[in-house]
Amino acid sequence: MALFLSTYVNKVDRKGRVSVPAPYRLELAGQRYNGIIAFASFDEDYDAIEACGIDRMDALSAGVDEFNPFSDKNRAFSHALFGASSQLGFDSEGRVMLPERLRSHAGIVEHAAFVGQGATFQIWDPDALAKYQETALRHARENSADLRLPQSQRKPE
Amino acid sequence: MALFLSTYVNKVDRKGRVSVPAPYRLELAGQRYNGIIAFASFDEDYDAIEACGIDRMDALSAGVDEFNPFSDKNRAFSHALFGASSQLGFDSEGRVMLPERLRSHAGIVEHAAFVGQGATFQIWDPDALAKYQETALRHARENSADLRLPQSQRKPE
DNA sequence: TACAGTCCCATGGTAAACCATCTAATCCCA
DNA sequence: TGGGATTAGATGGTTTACCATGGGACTGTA
Repeated sequence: MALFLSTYVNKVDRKGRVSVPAPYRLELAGQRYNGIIAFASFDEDYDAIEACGIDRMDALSAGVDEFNPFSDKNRAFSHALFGASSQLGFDSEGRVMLPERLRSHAGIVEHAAFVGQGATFQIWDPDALAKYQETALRHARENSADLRLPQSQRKPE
Repeated sequence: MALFLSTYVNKVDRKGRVSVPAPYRLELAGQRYNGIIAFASFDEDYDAIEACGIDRMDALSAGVDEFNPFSDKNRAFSHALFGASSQLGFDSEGRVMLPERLRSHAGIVEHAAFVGQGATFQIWDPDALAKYQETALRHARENSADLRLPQSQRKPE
């Protein structure tokens, strides 16, 4: 299982392309689909893009299917997860093209921040990320039982 | 097993033909039947078309049989599933012809939305889909905690 | 012969492949 | 230890191939 760490900020070009950080690409190497899966975050506290490799989606699919395949219990979830996701393939330089829908959801214009989340990663507008990290830190200080440190920032922009 | 992701809206032409999205065709490539299996959704909350590759029908058939092959319950189920399904073959461009019966069931006229559901996908009238999606996201947020990766795939903690 | 289904070919838009810099980190040797 | 050489990664632009779509021709059937 891949492990995504650290934060990287890359440029989004006129066509909506961004380089996926090389360390992430390395983690994804060898999976059956050469690219990433992206979808709008479910979290109501912020608007970011969630992303992972296809191996994780395979695992999630198996998790849903493990129940009776005709139970409608997971229908809504399948719609929100599988139906709303996008397959973004790497070009030969390791870039993906972020669909307009996802970019506007996350408020991404010129730069995209890739934030490691362990088994997955997120893609943020750098400004929105900075703002969120402030509140996350404050929240962590107020409630240490629910501690959640911000990821280390190798390349603050 | 194939994995169907994302949503694609394609046009239905005068003859009732629709292109199956290329990524879906890729997932289906190599199965013993070159096309898809489609049937009206069982779900009472909406009218959509359910679809998958023949591999999945094979697996379901095996699953039904493994149970009690002569139970009334399975007989009814088999009728509803296998009897009511249609095999839709690809033409040389990767299109299928949606039977009138299924189109009218789903209210499909000009456009058809292909919605990935993991191991299967659905075909919707885009307007009906948009309406359903409003509630789907809310339900997904409420229930996302219920979803678990299968035991074998879970990240060691 | 009328109609529906299938096959085949043409087309235009778009996304993927390709190539050409540019930048920054690393290495090597003085 | 410093500076040029080297290299990997990021970025920009052009070309190409794919894919959705439309329509005509062919075929079997009622």
